[in-house]
Amino acid sequence: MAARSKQTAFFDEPSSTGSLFAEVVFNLPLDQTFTYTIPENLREQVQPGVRVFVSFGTGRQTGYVVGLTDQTDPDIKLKPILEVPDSEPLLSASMLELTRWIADYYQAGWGEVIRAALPAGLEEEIPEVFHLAGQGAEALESGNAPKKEFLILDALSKKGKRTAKQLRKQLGAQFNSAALNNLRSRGDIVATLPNAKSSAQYKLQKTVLVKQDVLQEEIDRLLSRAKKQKELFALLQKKPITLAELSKVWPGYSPLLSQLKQKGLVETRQDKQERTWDASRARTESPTTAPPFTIEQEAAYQKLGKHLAKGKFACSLLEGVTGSGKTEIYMRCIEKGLERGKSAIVLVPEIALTPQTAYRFRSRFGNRVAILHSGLTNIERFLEWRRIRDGEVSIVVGARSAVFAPFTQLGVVIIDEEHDGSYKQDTSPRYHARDAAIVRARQDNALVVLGSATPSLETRSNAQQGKYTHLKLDKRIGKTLMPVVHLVDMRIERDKRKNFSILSRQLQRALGERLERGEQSFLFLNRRGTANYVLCKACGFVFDCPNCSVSLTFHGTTRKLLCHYCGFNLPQPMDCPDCKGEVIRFSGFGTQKLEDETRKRFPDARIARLDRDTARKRSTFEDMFDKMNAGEIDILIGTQMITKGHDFPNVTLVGVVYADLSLHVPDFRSSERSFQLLTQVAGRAGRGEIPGEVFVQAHQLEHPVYPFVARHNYKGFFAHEMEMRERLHFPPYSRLAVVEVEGEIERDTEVAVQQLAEVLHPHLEEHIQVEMLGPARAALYRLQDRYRWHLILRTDTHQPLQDILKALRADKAFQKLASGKIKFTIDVDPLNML
DNA sequence: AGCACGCCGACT
DNA sequence: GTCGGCGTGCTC
Ligand SMILES: [Zn+2]
Ligand SMILES: [Zn+2]
Repeated sequence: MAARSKQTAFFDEPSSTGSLFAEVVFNLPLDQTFTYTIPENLREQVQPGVRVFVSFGTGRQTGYVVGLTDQTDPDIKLKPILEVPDSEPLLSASMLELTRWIADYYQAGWGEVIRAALPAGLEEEIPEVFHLAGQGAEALESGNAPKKEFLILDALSKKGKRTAKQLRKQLGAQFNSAALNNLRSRGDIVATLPNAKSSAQYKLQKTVLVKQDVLQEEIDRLLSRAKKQKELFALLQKKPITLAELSKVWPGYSPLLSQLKQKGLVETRQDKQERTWDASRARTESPTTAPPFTIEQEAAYQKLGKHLAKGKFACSLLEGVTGSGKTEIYMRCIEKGLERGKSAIVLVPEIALTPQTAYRFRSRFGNRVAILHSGLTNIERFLEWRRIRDGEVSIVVGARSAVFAPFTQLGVVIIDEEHDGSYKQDTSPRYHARDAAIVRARQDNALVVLGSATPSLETRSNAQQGKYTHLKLDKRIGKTLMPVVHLVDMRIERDKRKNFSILSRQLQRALGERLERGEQSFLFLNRRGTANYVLCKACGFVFDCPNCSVSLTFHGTTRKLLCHYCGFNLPQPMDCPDCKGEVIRFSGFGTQKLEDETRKRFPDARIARLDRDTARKRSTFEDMFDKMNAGEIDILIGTQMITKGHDFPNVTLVGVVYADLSLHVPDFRSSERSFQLLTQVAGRAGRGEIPGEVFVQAHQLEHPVYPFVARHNYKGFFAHEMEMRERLHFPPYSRLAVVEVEGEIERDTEVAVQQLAEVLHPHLEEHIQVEMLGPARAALYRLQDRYRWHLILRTDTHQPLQDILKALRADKAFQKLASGKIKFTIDVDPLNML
């Protein structure tokens, strides 16, 4: 290429004409790039970070350009890039680097990660559309065509146009691609590019144009006896008009227009129109100003401000109890970043992304904020994405995927409730948004603030080791005191006091007091339904889910037995399917039962319940919170949902109805989760001027987590739990990856797991730092009609883990194993180990 | 992940 | 004989 450069240097700088080949990745679990030639006319457009349409395998696919090169393996036949839909890259160099890191770290395909980093709604496949042509119709009529060809012809004649995929779906096993190709090469059917579809990126609009080549006499003649048509034609002559506009000025234009079209006087043209963001629909709030800082806040902010001023990467843990004013510190960091021309990403847990959260940021930053909530349509999502890329907003508030917000000048990343499990994606790519954010911030020289009242052990231990700056807020703002936590032993309640109710006497009394004083209460129970265990009194038959290894939960309001994992349900049973006994026992309790019982105890109280069953619709959700704020609810009963994203100043009592529930989960993190959950729930009490009271009802009060919760002693819990983890050699003292194996046939799945262990064996000998645990049956051995096994890999540091997993994925034996019916999934740094 | 190709049992 | 099952390997 050097020679050519010299020749052309006279006219132009040759390097700007671009490279010859592009490295392309697809949304596939492949550790591979594919090289395509770049046609001369696309050299300018093809840049790293653009999408390309190419033919790949049998069909056409969207790929992502991740690199350019002038050299390639001569043994591989290359195909050309067909189209470049983007005029500028969708991913910056920094975002390409980040997605690459995620792919390597979490063992996903680069293209899969890129897909996850882009807004949904950018189309992936561009399938050809087939229709009858040439001799096709005759071949169908004559009935001479081979059966498989006949079926395709028949389908096309009935449906008009179909893609290969649609035909496959319609004909099922009868579909044969060779037959399709035969018909195509014979010309009996032809393939065309599909009509451009309306997409997130574009909308289609039709414009009416007046034909210019028609003589005036001809026009007069054609319209002489059609007054209405003449009128419409005159309007159209003034200027081209879109059908959307036309329908506004002339409702019911349609028949007239088609007559004009028929007479050849006008034509319609279809345009791709880039979508625009409708500013009038945006909600803005009048900006409020910053409240003053407490001494503690000021000290923490000073340290963060110093990092910000340097403009270098830093990560800090902001450990602050509920109500200590973490949010205000976030806001001030964002403001400081904005002053320096930097943008900010605010990550919040999915469940905390409520209108109240949105309002807080909107009221402070007005229209410089984009809220990426789950209610957005693909189109809205894309428009917001583009506003971020184009610098029209400077702050993004969103859940996990907001870590990919395409800012070019990132200054601050806030991760609120850093310990929340929803930051880990539970499908591929299984990235952790907190960890991805830290990597991104390092690349972009940004500041990370990890906020939590109960940091994850990993984060807190990193802070302790000096990897993060450790900032603390120990006091609640104002006069508010920490709530008083009472531990209630439910065994004493039951055995000594003969109280078999869900509610202990203490809690009942406290609820009564609140009702008298007109204060509000929360009752927290992390389980839905009425009874979670339904059985036959005569023979002991238990109603289990046929697809999962869990029992079915009875839901009284719908009178159904429901599986909370797969949705399987039965009508309320009248007798035992085994012995026909007619006495069915409903044992265990959930929020529905709690609601019933609370209503019985407090018939005059205004009681509401908030869980997945009642909050199906967003409106009921918001309604509930409005009522709560208006003081129209006395007791709110609910699951996790009531603990996040909302402040209720008048709540002075919190009852944790069954605290042991989360401790029973068979996972090494269950203590940590319980501590976090209980602390968070307790934190809901007494945020205003009235001190709060918390009753924690438990059956296993000897569990060490309880005293720590009662005394708000995070530090003590941390020390205690770290000791346990060190003894067991679990994170943060080690790194884990779990290979999950699942299949429909029990025996086959078990065989596959053993084969996996065998395939791993030589790798384990090579990577001696890696230890294998198991394989063992997963805690939820059956889930959604599949048998599940776990094989855990453990190391001291991450790198050897990444190396062995990469080697495993590259191993032909593993690929062969994984191509079968049994599914293998790799989860690095797993959070949910059930 | 799809998707095509190819090699074996059980139907007309 | 053919139809259709699934195991195997590839995609620039
Ligand atoms: Zn029975
Ligand atoms: Zn189930």
